[in-house]
Amino acid sequence: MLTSVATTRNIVSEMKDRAASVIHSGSRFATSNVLGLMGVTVRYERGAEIFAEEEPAEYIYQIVSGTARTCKLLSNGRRQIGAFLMKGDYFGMEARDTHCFAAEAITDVTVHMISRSAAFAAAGREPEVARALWDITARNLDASQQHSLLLGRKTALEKIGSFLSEMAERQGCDDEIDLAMSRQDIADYLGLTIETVSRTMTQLECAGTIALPSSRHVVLKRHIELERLSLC
Amino acid sequence: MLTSVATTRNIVSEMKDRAASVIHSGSRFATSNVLGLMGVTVRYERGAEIFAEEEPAEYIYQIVSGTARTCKLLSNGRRQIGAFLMKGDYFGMEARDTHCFAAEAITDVTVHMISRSAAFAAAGREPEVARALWDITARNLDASQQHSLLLGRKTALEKIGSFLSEMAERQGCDDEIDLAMSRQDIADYLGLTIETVSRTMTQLECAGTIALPSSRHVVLKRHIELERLSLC
DNA sequence: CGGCGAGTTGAAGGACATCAAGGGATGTGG
DNA sequence: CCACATCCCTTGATGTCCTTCAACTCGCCG
Repeated sequence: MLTSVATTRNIVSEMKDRAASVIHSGSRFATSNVLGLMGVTVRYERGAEIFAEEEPAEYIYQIVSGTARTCKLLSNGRRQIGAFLMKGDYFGMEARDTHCFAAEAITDVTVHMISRSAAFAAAGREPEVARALWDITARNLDASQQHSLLLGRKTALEKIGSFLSEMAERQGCDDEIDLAMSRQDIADYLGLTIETVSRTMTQLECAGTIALPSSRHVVLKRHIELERLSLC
Repeated sequence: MLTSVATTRNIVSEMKDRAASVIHSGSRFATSNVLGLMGVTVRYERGAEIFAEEEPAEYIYQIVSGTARTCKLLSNGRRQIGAFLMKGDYFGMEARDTHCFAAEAITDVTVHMISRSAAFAAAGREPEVARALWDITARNLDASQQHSLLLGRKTALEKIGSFLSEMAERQGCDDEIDLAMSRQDIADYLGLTIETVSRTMTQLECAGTIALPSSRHVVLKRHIELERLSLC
């Protein structure tokens, strides 16, 4: 496939400027896993910027391993994290030609990069691919709207409750979760300050709803209590 | 087109339960305006529910005229409006089989209804339709993420400034806007209370940034000042 | 040990919410 | 035409949740 070769060369040359390295270059479409095997696999170090706000949107990404975040900045340093990206999550699909948020690696991250043009070309040929692209975007939209409800109308306690429930569900874990992100990341995700996040976590611990053996490790002791807080 | 006939019959029977009436039933795809002429045209009265949260998502909608809102509810009556829908806007495209928010007519509203299955079938046949579907969804995603930034990290003054700028832009109007929505709608869109919306508007009027000849009619006197408030 | 970044905790302040009352437009009936 | 009701909006007084500012703790690493 011609575009794939050219694409790979572009990525490799770009990688010099970044804390990233090409791991594997696929050359075949897999219609079963639809977008899974297109493009190349790339690794970013913890803290690295995967792409910047306003950067041309040339690729679509899927997380293979690790955790990343999408974020937007406002003047005087205010930041809003739009989503935490974990294994299997797609991101970087923009309606316009430039990214309208930045993506950064929270931990070391491995991603599949698929060139936008190749993805659209494939979508034009194979309805399944087109449907998959749409489906991914629609799911991201769902998540974003759900998040708007949290940001606009939930209290700090409900926000933390919702966040912990979400993380538990996404880690497929019954009652223990490891947080890859800092308190600042959580605060910027929930529209709170780092101090309020900390205080609210402590409050939940005192109430016996959770335990905090360490700041990044949370034990959910009363899962039902969290569900009640999440409302929805 | 078989599905169109069946679809129309379904819609007509459903309309009995609602404050809506079928106006026109299209029977041909228009690949130029892509989704524009598929499906039927329906009218909803001011205040009518176009679809409810959790209702099966059978149709995709486009506003022909009037203004609508999408909203989600939380316990104790808290409400978040996800978007105001105006001429040309598409809504109701869900990743799942049920709507994850409700849609309601703010003014009398005319919409195109396109059956989901017909839209997807068309997308399978015509890449342009698939691309248009994706594009619409991606734009909605962009808007939703932009809105998250507002909800999570802007002050009341910035929220109102952003809101007025957005409305001015969407009405394609230089310096005067008519608000179809109530203060309560604005409050639920911006994550504020009705009182704060009112006070902030007054504050902007006192500062000479806007004029309020009536509560629903706003004159933007210093457009630049609003842009400054919107930040971004 | 000492320094640093991340997280926690306390005290004080502020932005927005809540509670309460009043104004202004529109409609209805006498 | 006015009385009256209703709805939407505005304004004021008070309250509170979250932020801000500041100090301290903990774990980690040279």
